[in-house]
Amino acid sequence: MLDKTYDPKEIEARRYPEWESAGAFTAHPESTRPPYCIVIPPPNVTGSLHMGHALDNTLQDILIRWRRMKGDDVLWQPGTDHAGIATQMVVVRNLEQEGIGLAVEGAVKTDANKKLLSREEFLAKVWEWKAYSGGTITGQLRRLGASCDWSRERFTMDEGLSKAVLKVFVDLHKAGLIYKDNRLVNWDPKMLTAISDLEVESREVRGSLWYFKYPIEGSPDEFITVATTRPETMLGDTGVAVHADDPKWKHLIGKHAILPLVGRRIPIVADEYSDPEKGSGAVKITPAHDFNDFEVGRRHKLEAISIFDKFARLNDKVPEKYRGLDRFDARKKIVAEMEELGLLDKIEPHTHQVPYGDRGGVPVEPFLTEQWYADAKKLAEAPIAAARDGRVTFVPERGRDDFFRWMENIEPWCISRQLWWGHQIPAWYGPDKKVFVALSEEEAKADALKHYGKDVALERDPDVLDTWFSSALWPFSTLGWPDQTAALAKYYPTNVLVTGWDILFFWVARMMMMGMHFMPDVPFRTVYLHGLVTDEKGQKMSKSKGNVVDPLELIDKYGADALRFTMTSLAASTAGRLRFSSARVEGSRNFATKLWNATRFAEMNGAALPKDFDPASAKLIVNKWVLGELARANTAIDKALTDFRLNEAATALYEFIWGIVCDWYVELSKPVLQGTDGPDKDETRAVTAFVLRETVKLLHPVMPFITEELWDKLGHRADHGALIGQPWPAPAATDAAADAEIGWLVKLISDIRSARAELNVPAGAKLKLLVVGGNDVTAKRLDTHGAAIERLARIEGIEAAATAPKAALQIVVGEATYALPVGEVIDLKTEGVRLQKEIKKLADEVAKIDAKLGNAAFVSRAPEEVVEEQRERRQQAEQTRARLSTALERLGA
RNA sequence: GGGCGCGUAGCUCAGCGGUAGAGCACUGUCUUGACAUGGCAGGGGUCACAGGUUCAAUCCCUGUCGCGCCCA
Repeated sequence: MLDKTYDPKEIEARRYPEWESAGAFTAHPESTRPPYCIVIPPPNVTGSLHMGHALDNTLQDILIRWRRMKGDDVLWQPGTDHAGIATQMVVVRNLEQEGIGLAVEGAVKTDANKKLLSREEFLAKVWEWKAYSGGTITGQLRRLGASCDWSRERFTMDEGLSKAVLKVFVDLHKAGLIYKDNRLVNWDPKMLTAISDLEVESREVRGSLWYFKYPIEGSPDEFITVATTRPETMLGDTGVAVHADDPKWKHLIGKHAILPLVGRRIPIVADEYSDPEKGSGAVKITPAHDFNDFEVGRRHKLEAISIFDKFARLNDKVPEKYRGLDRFDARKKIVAEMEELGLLDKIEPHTHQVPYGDRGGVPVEPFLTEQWYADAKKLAEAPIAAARDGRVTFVPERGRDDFFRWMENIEPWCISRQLWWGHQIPAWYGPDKKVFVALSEEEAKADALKHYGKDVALERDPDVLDTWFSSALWPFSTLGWPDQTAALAKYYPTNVLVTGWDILFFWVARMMMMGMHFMPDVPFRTVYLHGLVTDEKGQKMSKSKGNVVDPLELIDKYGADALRFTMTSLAASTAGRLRFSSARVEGSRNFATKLWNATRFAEMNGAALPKDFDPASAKLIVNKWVLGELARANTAIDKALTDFRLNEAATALYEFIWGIVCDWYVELSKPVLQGTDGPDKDETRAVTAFVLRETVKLLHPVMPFITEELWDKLGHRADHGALIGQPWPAPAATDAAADAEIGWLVKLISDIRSARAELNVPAGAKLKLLVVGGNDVTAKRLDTHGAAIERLARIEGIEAAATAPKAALQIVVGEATYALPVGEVIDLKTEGVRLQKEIKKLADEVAKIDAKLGNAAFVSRAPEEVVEEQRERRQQAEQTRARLSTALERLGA
């Protein structure tokens, strides 16, 4: 006998290891079954599960479990990402606590950093940290129920994937698609590395606009006024730009200004970049520290003078007194000195966008350095074509437009990072800085020997690759590439990639680039994008806001199935954010309990499935009906999952299990199950068992734990093995006659209940049901379902009658009027009011339909079946209205 | 500034040409042998606003106003 309530904790802890050790998640590349593959978006190896993971992985697991039951050979490829910058940051922070720093160039020992680690020492610490915390997130994914093939787990820095990274780098370099270039990059002065455009987030900052006067050469009293948000960069100015048509300044074009504080002679040039309406109309040009200025400088051949070091402190290209100053200290000093010189015209408050590094959290500095780049424009061509011709599709479709917008305007991808944790770039430099890119130092040496004609010392490039470089290879590197493995042959292209909108560009786009360059096809057929989980107010969850909900706490409290069901219901929103509230998880937990108790009911009533039971042989109407409802739910769930409308699958399951099975089928079957033994009882027990068996199958992808448990408790495990490996049900036929009959029954019972409640008939009072004007069909139905009606509507005795007695509730269903004599129990005036209300409602409906049917255009232009439907509805409403009027008259008689 | 999305019941959201829905919250009532993590019944909505297309618009189109996201 099942316990009274469902206890997820104990069951989940037991079921997962059972599946895993039985090999239920294992892919079988050698099998002939069709492949179905999803690669997991690899979480950071040292991270822990957050709500985004819970959503993303629930959706993937649903698809995986569904396809597994459908008979596919599924592979859910798991693994973790080394997450270069993020992991390095965490370890650095941990070391700082111990007073340990990194021996990077320019680092000094201080009280806080008594010890400085070499690169090798630091990497050893990171691997140590990985060993310590690396199992956390995979353990948490298991708690969620994720049925990944853990025997194939990979890590972006394991041996095989590192080999793939090297090969990709070397091949792309050979093809000219990876190259070194000296151009402006986004420099993070805190992390001390270059970052890509995507890692920069612009934040709105309330700052100032400073107006500086630059003296004109040879004209001591004349000035040109420039407006800037970054006074400190003036030390690197090499020009001033004005618009060619600007009446205020155009007479100065071709002349020179003398840069204050520095004394440099800088040209005044005409450039479209200057907007006469903005600021003063004249712009100072600092080509080495601003992306726009860099372009202007290039157009006018202005020198680019880099004035910062990597910490964003002023370097020796500026007058001595400023050297070593931090950029923000320099700003204050420069503004003060300009004011002293009388060259500060004014200061205006100004709100503008400032680029921040998404990891370091400080403003990034456009910085002129040599970095490695991938030719993203070239690599984007094949992915764009694939998205255009439908080899890859997006759900929802507008993801495709976003994809195009990004891919068609893509800039070179800066792939080198000045970090220690990551894939070190396979490039070696000779004494003359000649670069040798090779798979190994030996090969590089061989190349060098060929080039120089003698052995020379080579020095390896110290930089590592952008984390997203290795994750871009994920769909094929995890399957064994560059080796031609059976798994690679079978599972590539993968079927669907499930991820959030936020990494469409970071990851999805780059997987497309690499996948299409190194493999013959797209990495995945479908990109399924979902929104971001936020708190109830729609705010992003963050530690600093203190609004983070921990999925593990929810699993502890409500169970993994409840969390999964909630996530599935949430997954519909076409909007970018999914507001999460714990109340919904509670509701999902209640849903689990409901199913648990329905099963408990079945158990208590001897529901059992005979070995050779054929549901098509069912004779009782109520059984035929529920089997039809089951088929309907089955169809709806399949359709929803096929269309990636997972929330609709959740809704269909909820409505079927709660609304159909629990609310009606269980109640309607009680008279039979609790009545005398015989074929009807046997059939109902069998159908109950059958429906529950199929239900746990249909629910399994969404709520795997409780369904596996119930499958076992229902006794199917002994004969068929675990639920996870069962074949997915195929929907049977529905029965229109049974639908109509149970529809009538449900309406009759509901109407009686409503009338009783509205008239405050005591819940315990049992009334007689008198049927007036019922036809043969109704008589037969009343006979069939009499027991159920008596039970559910609290009736005692059903009889035909010529007329209704005066003191009675009256309702109309179909052609018959039903009277429930109440004697003096109720106030007949109230009943009169109730009837009048009903009549008015129907009369309004009739009037509405009449207006439609009276419209000649409607009758002639609307489809025939729509018109017919309206006529039928009018007739029904009018008939019921007339009968209720009769009932009302009788009441007053 | 450009692009996209969203404004539906008190709250969170489904629905997206032909009878306005769910969960939670709320009201009344019931411990009837599955379940009070529950049953039964009920209240609550000019589907943001203004035009247009259509026999018919919450749904399609245009504009306005709010909110959010992405890219400059």
